[in-house]
Amino acid sequence: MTVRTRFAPSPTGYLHIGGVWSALFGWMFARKHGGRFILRIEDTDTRRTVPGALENLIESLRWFGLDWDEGPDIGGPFGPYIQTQRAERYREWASWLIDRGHAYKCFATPEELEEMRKALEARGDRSGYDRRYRDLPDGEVARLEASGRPYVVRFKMPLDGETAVPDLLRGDVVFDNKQFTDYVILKSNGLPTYHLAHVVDDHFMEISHITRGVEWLNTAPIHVRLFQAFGWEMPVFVHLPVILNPNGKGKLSKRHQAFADDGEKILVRADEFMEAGYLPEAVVNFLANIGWTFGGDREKFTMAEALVRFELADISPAPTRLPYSKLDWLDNQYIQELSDEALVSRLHPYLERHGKAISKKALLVLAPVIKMRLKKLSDAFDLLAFLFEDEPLQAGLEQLTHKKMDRAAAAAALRETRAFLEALTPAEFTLERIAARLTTIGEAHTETGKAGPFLGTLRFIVTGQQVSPPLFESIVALGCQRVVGRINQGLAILTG
RNA sequence: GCCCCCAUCGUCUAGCGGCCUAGGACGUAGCCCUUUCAAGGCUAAAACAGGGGUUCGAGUCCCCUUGGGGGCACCA
Repeated sequence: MTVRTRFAPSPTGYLHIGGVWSALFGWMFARKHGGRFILRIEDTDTRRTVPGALENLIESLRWFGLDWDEGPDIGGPFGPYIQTQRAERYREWASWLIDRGHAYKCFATPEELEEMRKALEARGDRSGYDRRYRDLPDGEVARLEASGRPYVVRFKMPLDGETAVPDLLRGDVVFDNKQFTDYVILKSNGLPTYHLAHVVDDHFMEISHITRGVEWLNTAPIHVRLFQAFGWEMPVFVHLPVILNPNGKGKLSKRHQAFADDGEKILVRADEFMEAGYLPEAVVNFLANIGWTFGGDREKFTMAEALVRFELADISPAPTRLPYSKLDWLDNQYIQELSDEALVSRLHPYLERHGKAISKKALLVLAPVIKMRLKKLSDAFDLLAFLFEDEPLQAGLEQLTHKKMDRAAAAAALRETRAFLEALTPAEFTLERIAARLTTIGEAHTETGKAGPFLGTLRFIVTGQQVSPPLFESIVALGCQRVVGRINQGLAILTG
């Protein structure tokens, strides 16, 4: 059997990280088996369609490296891949069901439905529909239709018995048919509901495995019955667990902005992960560890390695949360593995996009010493703040002196440093030379003969930051002129 | 309210009847290294929700309870 999986989002807003997660598993399964991964847009609720959502979706999926073989942008043998463009097919198949007695036209008005709902609910029945149009005589149907009264098409669910939903992760999930009513499959505006649309599409697009959220498990009996009524072979159902909010309360949602213990925003939208400067391969690795394990106690792996071991059947059905702190750790691991050049080629455009232009040369000097300090690219905003602008030095004496190095000693060491730097030719302005000399100067001006206190002071003067990358690399990246300028400011405070 | 799903450290998880004095990872704490902060190394605390069965033997199988989640639209 050819494996064909699909990701079928609604273009109702930004892509959710949970969507990426479920798309990932479908994608991995298709790629593992040399199958096809299809992108289909389920836009049958036209009121909820948001302009630009499709573009956001495509951009996000691409960023994560989840490519598709058939889709709205590239077409394919079973297109179109946008449901509103397939409207005629759904109508035809709805008629087909009516002709064979599997479905019927329901002329209930909104007011009628409202009354029905109330009457039913008074009896503790929340199904909302009493099937009153199910067995209307043909003549009556024709009369109502001729009068121009709008109608929906409802699918006849069995009145009794059970319906079993074969779920790959849970086995047969059995439902009592009494709890169902006859659901709308074609709306009065002529567009299908999800139930009809996805069954028709998954059949004709020859989908072999349906991966979707558990929120569909309860309505899956309708889909099972629909497949049976059509006489079509059922794809394998894989209902993926929900991703919970970090506190474990409810589905992960962008409506309720949450914050982690460290005060960082909880990211929910796919594009927020891009913006935050995570590496896509790290995020994908992170997501693959949710509900699925590589095995052998390994958490970090390449996608190629994962595909060898991946099986949909191994996914855990238990609801889960995203361990965000683990993402930070993983992303840092990936960043550390990058070569200096590779880091620069990612960091430079990222910073530039955020209005922080620094030369690639300066970044390359810093690359080896900032790698282990970046959990994500955006951490560079704070870490490298001293490079972006020349703010006047804000410091008091207490920050520029040390119990082992008083004001006079600090000033003396600073003057010596300035003299040393100013005498250097550009060719001599090297990391090794600067490191050696500044250490010597530091050692000569403290009581204990250790360079530490002086280097601490120098760090603050040069970077204006309490926390910064290692001093010598920072000096080289900054350049002689800017460093001397800052030393002068430091001296002014010490002597003024 | 009814129906469905789920249940191992704080979190993500390994475990598919004996290999478990329950393993790994993140996080947390301590120590080492160290010019800040990291990274790195070492160590520590930390879990089978509860109760019944089945079995020679249960984290692993069954049932109940509890807890959490999901669903009950002319939304997907």
